[in-house]
Amino acid sequence: MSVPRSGLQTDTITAAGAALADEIGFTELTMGRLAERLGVRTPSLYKHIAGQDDLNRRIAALAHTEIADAIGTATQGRAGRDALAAAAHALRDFVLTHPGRYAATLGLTPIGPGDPVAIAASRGLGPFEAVLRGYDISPETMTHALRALRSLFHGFADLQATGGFQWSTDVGESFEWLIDLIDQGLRQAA
Amino acid sequence: MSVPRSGLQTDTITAAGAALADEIGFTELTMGRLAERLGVRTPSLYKHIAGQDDLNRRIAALAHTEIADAIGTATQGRAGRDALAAAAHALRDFVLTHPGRYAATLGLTPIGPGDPVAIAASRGLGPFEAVLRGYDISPETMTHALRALRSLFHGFADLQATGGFQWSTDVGESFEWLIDLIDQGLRQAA
DNA sequence: TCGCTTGGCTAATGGGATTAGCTAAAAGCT
DNA sequence: AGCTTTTAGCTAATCCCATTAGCCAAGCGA
Repeated sequence: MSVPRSGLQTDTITAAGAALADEIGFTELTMGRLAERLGVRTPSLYKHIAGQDDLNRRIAALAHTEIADAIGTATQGRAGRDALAAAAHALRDFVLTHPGRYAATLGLTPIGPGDPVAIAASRGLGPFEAVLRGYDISPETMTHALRALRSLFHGFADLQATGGFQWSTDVGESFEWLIDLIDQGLRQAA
Repeated sequence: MSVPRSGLQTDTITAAGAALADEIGFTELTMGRLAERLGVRTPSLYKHIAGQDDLNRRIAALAHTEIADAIGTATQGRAGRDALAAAAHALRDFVLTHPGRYAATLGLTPIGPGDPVAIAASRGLGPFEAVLRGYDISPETMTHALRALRSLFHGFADLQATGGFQWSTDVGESFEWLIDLIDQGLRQAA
């Protein structure tokens, strides 16, 4: 029986999985559907990835890297409130454009220090640190500020993604308001 | 064949499901395991709840109500930064004590206006509004402030749950710092 | 006591993840 | 080119889970 190779690669599969998750929702992403999308039978995927959990983690790591890149690019050459706003908008745009891969980053317990997810996530803090450098944050409070930024941004992104639309007032306006709130808070902290 | 009644009720099942989710993790909560916990066969659950999604929503609604109660109680008689800190701590304690039912509240798309989840969630905003009343927030910015608070709490809960332990600096300290940040931001906004 | 409703149960279906084992396609070597 | 080895597809089979159908006793009210 002739079975032509389709040239699958781990990265190809991860990318396709991320794209599919964006289309149909992360919870709907299934090994079977992904295989179908790739024109291949389900078990074939196991030659390249260890299983569903492995796939999810790879997508999450990919998303973390992409988010870091997006924020890094957006904040280039900016400082202070400008950089803060640019970072916030970049993250929000990413969540709106790629809801599936963003969802993959939520609720994952990092396994160990070598976990690609943990590594990608910590690398993702770099751009945040760059933003904070525009405020006079003392080194010992830098960690706190980093965590605060991460918490607020992700909290709002999540709000935007899941239930934001249930209120009438424009979410974008609230977003700007939140940016100001953080900006003022950071100024005080400096 | 004799089959004694076990006296199951929708509320009993919901409560047991929430408790089990706290123990083994929300994603591990399964109809089968819940049935086993209740000493009953899986299909029997369907006489009281419509299915897994229904169960999840009931647990989420329960969690929302409990969170609102906890924050309401904690902020009784407090105002300003005091109330803010009390609310934040109450939520954090809840997330730490009941990780499973908290996870149930995440990533749920409210179905319609009559959705119990949506109702419980919006009722949950009451205590937040009470906290904000301690700051001089103008009525038109109240919505923004509410969303900001929600984002903040959400984001921090996520931080606490997922990646908190991967950094060395004490998370509790960062928590206090974050509360100060918001407090100062809200003061400025007033 | 007699029936009717109800809440257990077993059996069956369908779908998803995953593993075992087969075979042909590539790739490498002489 | 021909031979060998590795690799990447495939089919078949297993297991677990959610859900539905249909049976039957428990308990309640007349």
